[in-house]
Amino acid sequence: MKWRDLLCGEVRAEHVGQRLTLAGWVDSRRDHGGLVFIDLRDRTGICQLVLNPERAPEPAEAAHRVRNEFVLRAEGEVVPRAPEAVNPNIPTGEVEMQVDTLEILSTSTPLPFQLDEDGVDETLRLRYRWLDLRRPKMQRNIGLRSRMVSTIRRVMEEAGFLEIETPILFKPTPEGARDFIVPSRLQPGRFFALPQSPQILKQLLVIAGFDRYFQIARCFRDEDLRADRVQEITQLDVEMAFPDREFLFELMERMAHAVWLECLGIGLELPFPRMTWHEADARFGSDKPDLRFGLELEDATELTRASEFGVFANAPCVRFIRVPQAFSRAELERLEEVAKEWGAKGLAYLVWDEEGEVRSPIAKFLSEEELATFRCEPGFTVLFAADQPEKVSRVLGALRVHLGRELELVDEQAWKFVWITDFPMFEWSEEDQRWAARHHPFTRPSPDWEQSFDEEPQHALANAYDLVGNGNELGGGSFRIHEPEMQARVFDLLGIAPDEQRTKFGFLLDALAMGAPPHGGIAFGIDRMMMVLAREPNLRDVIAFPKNQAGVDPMSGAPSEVEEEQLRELGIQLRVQPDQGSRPSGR
RNA sequence: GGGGGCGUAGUUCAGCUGGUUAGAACGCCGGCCUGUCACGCCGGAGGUCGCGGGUUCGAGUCCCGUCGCUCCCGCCA
Repeated sequence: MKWRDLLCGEVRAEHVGQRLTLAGWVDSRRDHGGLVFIDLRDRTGICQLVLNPERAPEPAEAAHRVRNEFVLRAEGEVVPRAPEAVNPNIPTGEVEMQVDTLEILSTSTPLPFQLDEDGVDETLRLRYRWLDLRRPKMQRNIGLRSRMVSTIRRVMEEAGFLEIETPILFKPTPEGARDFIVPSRLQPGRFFALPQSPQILKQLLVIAGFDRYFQIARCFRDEDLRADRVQEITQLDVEMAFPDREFLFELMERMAHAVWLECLGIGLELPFPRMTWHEADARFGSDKPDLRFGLELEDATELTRASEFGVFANAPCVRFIRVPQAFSRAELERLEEVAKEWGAKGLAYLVWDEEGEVRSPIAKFLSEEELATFRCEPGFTVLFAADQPEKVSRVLGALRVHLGRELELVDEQAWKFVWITDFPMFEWSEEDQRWAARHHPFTRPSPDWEQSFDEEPQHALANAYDLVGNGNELGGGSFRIHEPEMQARVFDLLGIAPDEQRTKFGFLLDALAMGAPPHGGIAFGIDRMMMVLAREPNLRDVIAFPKNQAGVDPMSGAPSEVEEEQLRELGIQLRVQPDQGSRPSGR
């Protein structure tokens, strides 16, 4: 028996006159007592079934019992609709099926939420994810994701890259995010970690002679979640021997181009522009600038060095943005809250009102020269940040993004990609009182810094790069260190003692000492890229079975408690009893 | 670890300064309906107002605590 001849959304005028079988879910039923209309749905769309008691009494009778989300198989004749009955809103709207045989393959209880409703509580959606995924938006997102991944594979394979799997059970890494830990039964008291990325393994593969490697890799980080951050991500992982930055950039641009073309039918403009990290920081206060709108930062540090306004004069860095809106007091107070959230002590401002007059508590401290510099057309506000340079960037960068959204300055139709290059190699960790690798400790200094990077770590630049799309970091990579001596110098600078270098990274250092070619690569967050491509503000809407913000899966209840016997086998004693009853059981 | 927001019917929400029996829409159940496509019309069921405590003659509403979800900061090489 054939379940179906055609998918519901594919029925067209060309099928008129044919006897076909369709199968799918009941999207809706309109019961007129005599005639019954059923919208039958599958992942391709909807087709209207007509059940006429004069044509087929039994199926028409059965149709009265049909409810939403029943699974049906219907056999009948595709017929044209009368002109006045055509539905122009759906692709199948010119035709319908006159049903002769109707089979109810499966029934459904009433649903916990309606599939056509927006704004349903996310916990409910996740708990009944199989229903949520039936919604057209989710069908589209998951379908797009499949096309994205297959397109990526095609481009990488055409470029001569080999897809190689690396272990999910690997070694805990001391640097970076918290690891997910997996106990080993065969080696009691020892633990695997789930990989945060296959970073070291992909370097070893290239050292092993697989000079062009890629993988669609699962990566895990046991950190707190956000709308754009989950613990379990999928990334396109790329590494190559004898790396050429132009080749790598061009390849990744070709990949992005192919993905956008395949998924959205949109041809991205190539090549993507490039910007150094310093330029991005100066103009946008961010290392992932959103280029879909202006509102660029301006510098007033020199100008205000001798300002009468003490906050400006004493600050090591003063920068500002000109916002095309004359804000009210209340609005400015809200903006100050935003600024404080990002670490500002306050928010100095100058409002140029509609008459061109200045309105500001600080105006009386400012010189003619200062006021002339900050002067805007009527209806603008100048917002200042005065502090350490890093903090000024943070605050103004965040305000810029906030205002871009709030004032609807963002061109929502645009796709703005940009490469960010020449990242600082290290950053000072106040918490640990030591230098930390900004990218990762295997990152190569840029050519000018290969000799001197550890003499001036605060200024050293890395041969590292990110690809940013619409203000989101989509991918990042670097050229790696292939000389054991240089790798040891970096470890030294990061405060990793020689014996620790051996125990943690001995195998890498050994490999670097046995014919390691120059190599480098990049990694792309598939989930992030999907989020940008599908214009979803939430990562969970591009993942089939995501966990919630607490790292819990409301559907299965994972993570769950385990039998004591299981723990005993692993040689683990539970010291903290999980609280009883306060956790959702998932059912 | 910290801050903001939310929690009322199956769902999405309304419920003012505390005051009779907590409402609407959709969904669900029953009835009618042969051209609907958000079908229509008539009728009905459905509530521990997250949970606990307090104030009060009286709490969905005020106070304290707590739990859950969400957004953000920290964290995320």
